[in-house]
Amino acid sequence: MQGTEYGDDELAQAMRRELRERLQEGRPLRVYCGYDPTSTDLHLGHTITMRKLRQFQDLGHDVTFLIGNYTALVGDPSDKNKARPILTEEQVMENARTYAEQAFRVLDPQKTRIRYNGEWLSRLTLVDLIRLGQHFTVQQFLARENFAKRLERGEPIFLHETFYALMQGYDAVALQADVQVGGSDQLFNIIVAGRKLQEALGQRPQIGIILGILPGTDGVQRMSKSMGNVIPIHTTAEDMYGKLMSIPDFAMPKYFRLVTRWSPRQIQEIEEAMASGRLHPRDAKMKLAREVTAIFHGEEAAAAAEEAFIRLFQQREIPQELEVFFYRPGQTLLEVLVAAGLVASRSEGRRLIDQRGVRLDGQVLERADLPIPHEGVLQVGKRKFVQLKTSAGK
RNA sequence: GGGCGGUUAGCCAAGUGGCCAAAGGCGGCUGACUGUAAAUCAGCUGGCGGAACGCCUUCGGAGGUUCGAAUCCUUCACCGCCCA
Repeated sequence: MQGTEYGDDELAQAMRRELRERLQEGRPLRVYCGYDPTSTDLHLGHTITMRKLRQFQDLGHDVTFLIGNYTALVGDPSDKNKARPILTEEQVMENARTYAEQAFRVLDPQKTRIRYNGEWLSRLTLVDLIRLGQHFTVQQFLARENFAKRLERGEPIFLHETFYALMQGYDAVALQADVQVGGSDQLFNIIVAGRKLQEALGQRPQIGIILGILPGTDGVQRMSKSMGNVIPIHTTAEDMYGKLMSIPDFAMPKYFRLVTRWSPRQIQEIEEAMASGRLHPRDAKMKLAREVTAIFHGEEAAAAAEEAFIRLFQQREIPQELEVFFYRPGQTLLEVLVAAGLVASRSEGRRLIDQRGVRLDGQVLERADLPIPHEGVLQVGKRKFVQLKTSAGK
């Protein structure tokens, strides 16, 4: 149960007890977690629940990766204090396409069922929806923190947002779930909506496995694309390693628990070593970055990413492999910056040059309007490098 | 349905006829410092022109008044509050 977060002990104990009881039945449990395809890329935050599913899978349980193509149409109000923009069905399906593929970096493809909740949600009639709604009061919704806050601030709460919990609850019914895995923002949807509906419809209520929320690269806000603080799964080993190294030190404990394969004991050792000064926080973070990168790219690529990182940031050297950009002799610095995609606009390029952020072979270039003096390595800011070659000899 | 208030740059938010490309904050970027960060300090943060400076586009949409509009008027759209 590492990384779980129930917010109140009694619930945690009740869930633990129920899970134990059900495991004693000796059959594979039906376990699922839903993912709303609201964007195209999965990130590390998504993988927390996936790894939990994987554990169930490895223990022989029956795991369903549920793609919330219908719930995505509504948008989960849980993780927002704002209403979500409504996606079209086309957008949703487009996003869904890449989800499963990315998920299989964590899950065992052989043992995973993939379902779409549109399979059953699209068949509900208005009458069905009314009956589902009869099990809940408006007060229950208004008591939720995120709605309560919006109410207080005078921000809109749209009626359809309340459907979300009903829809997700009905997923549990449709799947006859024994266990649902989710982040702590899903507490209401899983424990209140899901269990209540299952009981109302004659099923045994599911057990909720509620996991902690991973902060993004800023260390504070939950990782989400709209916050711009994500570490995507679908990226290079170097990028992943670098992004992991950029998290603030104080966020490390959460990362240890939520996204590594380490045991509680290993984590404890690392934290004690850090606290006593035997382990430098930087080195702890490097272990973390290496571990997480290895999960997605393998040990070898992770080691290479680490080397590249050391070269680039600790020794301030240029990376070994560079993209090559061919320039015409006489092309000005500014033109090359724009053409090579190193800056978004000419104005931005000028600013960077004025701020002494552009170097050629380590020499600061101060004039935007002069031609590139010679071939070499062009560095823009701290991280962007391009090998410049003249196209004359090409 | 009625009354009132609102819609400003990536986000929040000031601005109620010219000094507004638009205060301030957040975020982002650059530099310094470092342990990759974080924190701190300095600068930058619509676009285009070599540049002090100039030009072009922007303040929900459209139209109008005015020498001049984010600011005034008309209208449309959307949101909130109160009343029904």
